[in-house]
Amino acid sequence: MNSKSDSTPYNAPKHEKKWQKLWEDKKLYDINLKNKKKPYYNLVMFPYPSGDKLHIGHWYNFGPADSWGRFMRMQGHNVFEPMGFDAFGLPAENYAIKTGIPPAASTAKNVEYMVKQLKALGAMYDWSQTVNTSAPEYYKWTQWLFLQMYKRGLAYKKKSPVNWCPGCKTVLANEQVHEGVCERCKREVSKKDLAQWFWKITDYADKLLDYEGLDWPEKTITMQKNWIGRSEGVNIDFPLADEEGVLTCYTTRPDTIYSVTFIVMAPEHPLVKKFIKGTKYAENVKEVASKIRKQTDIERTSEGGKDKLGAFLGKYAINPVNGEKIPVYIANFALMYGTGVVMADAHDQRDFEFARKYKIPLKFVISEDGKPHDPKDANEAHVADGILFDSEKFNGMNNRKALPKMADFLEKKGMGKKTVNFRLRDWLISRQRYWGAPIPVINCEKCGEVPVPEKDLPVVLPRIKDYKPKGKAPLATSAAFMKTTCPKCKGRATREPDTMDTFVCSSWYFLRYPCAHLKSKPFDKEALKAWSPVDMYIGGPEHACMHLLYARFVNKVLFDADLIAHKEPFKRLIHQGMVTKDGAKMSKSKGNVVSPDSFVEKYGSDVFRMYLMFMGPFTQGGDWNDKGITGVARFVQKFWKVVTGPSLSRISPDTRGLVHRTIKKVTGDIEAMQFNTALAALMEFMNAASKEGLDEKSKKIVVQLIAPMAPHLAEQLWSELNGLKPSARTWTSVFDAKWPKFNEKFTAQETIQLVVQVNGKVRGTVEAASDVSKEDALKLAYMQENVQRFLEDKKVVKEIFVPGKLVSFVVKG
RNA sequence: GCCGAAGUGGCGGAACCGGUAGACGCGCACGACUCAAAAUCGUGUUCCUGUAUGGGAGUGAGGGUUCGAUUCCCUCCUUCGGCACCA
Repeated sequence: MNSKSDSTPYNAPKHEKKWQKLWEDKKLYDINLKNKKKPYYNLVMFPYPSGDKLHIGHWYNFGPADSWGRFMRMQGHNVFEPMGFDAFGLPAENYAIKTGIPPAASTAKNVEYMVKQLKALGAMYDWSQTVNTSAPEYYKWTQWLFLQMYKRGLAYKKKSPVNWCPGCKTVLANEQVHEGVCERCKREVSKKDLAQWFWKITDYADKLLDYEGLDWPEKTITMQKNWIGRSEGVNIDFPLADEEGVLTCYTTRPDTIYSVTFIVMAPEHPLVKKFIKGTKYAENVKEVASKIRKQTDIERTSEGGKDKLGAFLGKYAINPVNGEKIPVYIANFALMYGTGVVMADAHDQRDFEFARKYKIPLKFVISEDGKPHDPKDANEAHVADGILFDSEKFNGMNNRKALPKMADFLEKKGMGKKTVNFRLRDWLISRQRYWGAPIPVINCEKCGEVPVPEKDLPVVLPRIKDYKPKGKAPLATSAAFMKTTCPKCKGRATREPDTMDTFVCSSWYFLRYPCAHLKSKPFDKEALKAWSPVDMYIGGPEHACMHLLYARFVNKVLFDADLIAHKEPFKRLIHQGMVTKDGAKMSKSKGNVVSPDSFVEKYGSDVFRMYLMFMGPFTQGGDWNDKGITGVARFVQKFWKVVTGPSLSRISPDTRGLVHRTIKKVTGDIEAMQFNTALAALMEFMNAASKEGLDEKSKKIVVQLIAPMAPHLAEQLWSELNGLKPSARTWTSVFDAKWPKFNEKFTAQETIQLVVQVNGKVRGTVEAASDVSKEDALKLAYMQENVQRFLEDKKVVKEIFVPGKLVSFVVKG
């Protein structure tokens, strides 16, 4: 039994600060990148240095991610765990507009504070290899990346609409537009065409659909696949009725071709202007088109959303299969996807609603039984599959079966061409904003668009006074920045004033971490071989379709350019859940951002991160409250008391069994990232150990087991158990000790409880040897008094025995 | 609208591959220690019924498969996340 020793309680803040300093002084986590023995690259998505500083959401993410890294280190891996800052972006710029404080200054201040917070977390970050995307030595290489894209024809300029506030005379981000009005001046936001830079991610659509060898959540892969949106269809040519020319419609449903009674076009389609020029339809079409342009894509296309909106263009086309003359409209639900022209019929709900609104005739060609029916009395589209009618030689066929045959038929007749389309659009990378990496392009009066030579990088982001975008990028107002000479002809030229999307900065940072010390190149192919791809990547699921797709795209381009040797950036991916406050996402505007600082100060980092882990499964997230934190604090004190208390010379077989079962459970749970149940197992263990007591050996084991989750506590106890001060020459870290192994011989229980059921209901339990035979188990079960009561006057028709689990009787009568 | 995820005690959650639902923790109740409080320790804690052995109900709702369903299938409801200039 444990004597009632008056051991002093564990003073977390004191010990934590001590160990953080010692780890730093000993450079325990600055790993040797040239050591290629079992390299393991453990990465979390880097934070944005916002004025909110690190909130508990970051801790929820970074704590377990670090525990994972420490666990892998204790498995004998050389774990590289870097940390940095995704420092460019809109909030710093908005803050500058409001306060006049330059983004560089506010960002530097936030970074400084957040580094302090991150150090208080006590993670094993290798600060010798850090990254700040807003530093010239980093964005120099972001600009270099742009040049690589440009060189390969993957960067191009095109006119594209932006959100435009006529009140503020500025370009707005989507998040600055609420319900169609500017969040600042509340005036209605319109669209404005500007020349913008794009990266041709669509060239990689097919390659991006290959997920071979990736250990990613299935739902993330599905989300990306849907985002890329590969669809097989047919481009069908509809000749114009009274003039030369064709309208090419993209459809995935050629089986409905005989029901097509009109055509709708995206209002943005270049032919629209030509069609209405000088006609009596022009005025109405223009008016409707401008209304549509104010709607978002979601409003335009959603079935339950806004009303269908459109206008007749005064043109007719010919349905190639039956020669019918059909009208052409613009419609809000037609987007510039595919060809921007859509054949419309009674088998699509949107088309149907549109036709009813504009009194366009409709006809059905599919019914349940193949009997013709008329849409006259229908009040919705017939979207279900069925049997075709009024479709000439396809009559009587199931429409899904007919679909490929009709595609072949159209192609053979020269009316159409089978086509693959992607929903994925090219990546718009230019921003009319200040706080980003300038696009390294020069516009020369003579030579036109000229990329900045690599040797002239970086194109330094200058300090300016006015950060407000005014239709042009803020940099355009800086004469000193804009004025330059053309690298080709040495004549007068101006710089490109747009900056790059911050997603460009974050699309390659994982390549920079292991190479952050290199001055003359962004990364080194040979050096990266040991550190690529990233072994474990942890971050929020909201990045599924953007950051994670962009990073894969960039990685694949660099691979094709033979600049790196790996096809995919992230081998394994895990998404942490989201932490909410009172059910709402934490945000400054809601004023519900919870800071970890006071909790860390009071309870220590170990308790705080363990509490966040104990909340529930890492991938699930949850609503924040601090009610249960005392439970974890109590557990830490109990852990301390038991391990620093007197040691037994030997433990009982029961305790030994418990030790081995706990090793098994904790190891398996951490491997599965189930930190909550790993902690529960350790709590259970301590509840027993505080009664029974432990010997030196089992104390060391349990200290190792908790080490990934409570690094400071474990390091302190490890040091005490070994009787070595950190100053001692023979001192070693618990994180360099080998992870304990369990022995199956000891984990097995000798006797088990068998459940006895009658007709599926539990009627008793019996104690039996764990390897009990069916006969013996049945015998024991029949002997149970309560079981007998339920078997009386009944006939047992079936006896079921599940080894190690239960006996079940099925009775009748 | 489209895509994705989730619904279990007063609360956070646990339950391997279909086999005792509620581990672990919070909270609460009672008790021990104390002049007292805090801390700590012990006992109990899904609901109904019963002194108790026991019995009945129960994992968002309804149905199905099965000796047996939180787990598998179908229908529905609710909540949350993403939707391309927030990162």
